[in-house]
Amino acid sequence: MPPDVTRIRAVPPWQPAFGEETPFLLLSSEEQAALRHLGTSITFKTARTQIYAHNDKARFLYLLIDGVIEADRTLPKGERQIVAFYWPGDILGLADEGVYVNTAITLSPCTVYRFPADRLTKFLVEYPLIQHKFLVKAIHDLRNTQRQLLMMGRLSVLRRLAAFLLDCSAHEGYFDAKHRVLTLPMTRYDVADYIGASAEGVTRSFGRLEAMGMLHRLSPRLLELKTAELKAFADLAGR
Amino acid sequence: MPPDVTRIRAVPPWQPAFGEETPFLLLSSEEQAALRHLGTSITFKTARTQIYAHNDKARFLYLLIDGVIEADRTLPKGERQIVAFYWPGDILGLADEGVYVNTAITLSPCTVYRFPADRLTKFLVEYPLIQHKFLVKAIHDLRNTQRQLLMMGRLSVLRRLAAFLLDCSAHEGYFDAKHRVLTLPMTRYDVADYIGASAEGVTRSFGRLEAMGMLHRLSPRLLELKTAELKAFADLAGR
DNA sequence: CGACGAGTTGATACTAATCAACCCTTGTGG
DNA sequence: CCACAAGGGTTGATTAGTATCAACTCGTCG
Repeated sequence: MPPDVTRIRAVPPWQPAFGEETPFLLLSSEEQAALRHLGTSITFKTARTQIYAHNDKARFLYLLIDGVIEADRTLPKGERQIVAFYWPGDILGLADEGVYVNTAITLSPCTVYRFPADRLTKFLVEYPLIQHKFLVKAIHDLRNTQRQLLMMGRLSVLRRLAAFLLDCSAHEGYFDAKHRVLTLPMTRYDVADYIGASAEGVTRSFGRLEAMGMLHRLSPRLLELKTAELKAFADLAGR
Repeated sequence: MPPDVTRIRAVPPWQPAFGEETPFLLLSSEEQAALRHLGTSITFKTARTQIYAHNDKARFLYLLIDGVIEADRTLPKGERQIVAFYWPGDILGLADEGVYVNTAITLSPCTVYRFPADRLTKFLVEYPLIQHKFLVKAIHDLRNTQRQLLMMGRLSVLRRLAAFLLDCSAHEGYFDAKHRVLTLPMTRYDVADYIGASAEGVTRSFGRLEAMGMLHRLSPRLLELKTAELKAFADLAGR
């Protein structure tokens, strides 16, 4: 994992697969310099640290360099929905009229780069190529959130979990492709609040997937995945 | 409704409510001229016309000027999920590596402006202020899709429907604020596929909301809303 | 060693999908 | 002009998927 501002996790909407293989937008050294000048690096040493809260004044936009972060919204009646997990290369700090719409909490030690929101518009207009990467990233996230919506609306808990595990396995550093072993950085409760289920339901679904031979639980957070079978089962179609 | 490229429906993420009241980004006359030069106006005369399909080559990005459009994805097993309804001022044509990820279909006669995707990146980089409006729009849509996700994950069908009706009532031209009458441009099936329910479930929920005195059905598509009560019931919290 | 949070398992209840039948409106062709 | 078809909409009976509640285990850390 590069310990600096070098890449943004996104695949572009236009231009059909331009030879590149990584799902990352790479920043030129000039762009990196400009961003380093605008922002500063921050480290959160422990898991379960709050980075910002729903309704806080949105002072910063964050680029996650290393670690995993969760963003959730909680209803008055207490139910929590995790609307996104952020992995290295992701951007977080979604706001509405100067106020964060979610609460963000680390799930592991994290290092981030943060940029002052009040200087962001001017900066992006001055660096149209960087702004374009931010636009591509926003579109990427929009696409993924729509996909998540599709899963929530039309898939059973079992299939949602299968699809979720596959999503996690896309992040190198958490999935050992050689041995097919996924290290989950989040709890059952987190998974449940993300896929719209109860923690008990998630446990039961793990059990059923294991019984179906699609994975093997080495420990609650260590899973050996049969990716091909899971893919066929989750069946998120077309792509 | 202005019959031209004058505004984009979005509220910005940063700058705390800068005096403006409309939920639209207004385009300067230079910006309008540039966009008119890049794109062309198209009219779809009938409802249920397909604009593009999932997996088609993404040749265009669309700005909806007038009418309502639905974007959906369908799983191999046949279940359809509508991931967005588009209203005047919205942008559609979400793609992934040059391929549309959804299928878009008109729900009424529509006029759109369409821009060639292959010239878009160059254009946006040349007009950073327009690009910034596109970025703000993408962030706006991301926020709304996350909100939809929250509803799907944590609300009952009844509350999802209440929240949906309130969303619809935000679009002047479809909601007569004076008499509190909403004109739904979509069928029960469309509503169901959007809020993640069955058509029968939607009908029943309409019945229950009416029994609770939160609305009155003048006809299946004409609803007199008690907005305050609906808001209190749906209870999307915080803000 | 004890405590606490994460994880698991079982019993029960409930939300909402499914299946089936039917009504109502609209548009079309004989 | 009327009959009929077709699609949207509604209603009822049944069933399936999951949440909820409760109890209990496991593992880790002070």
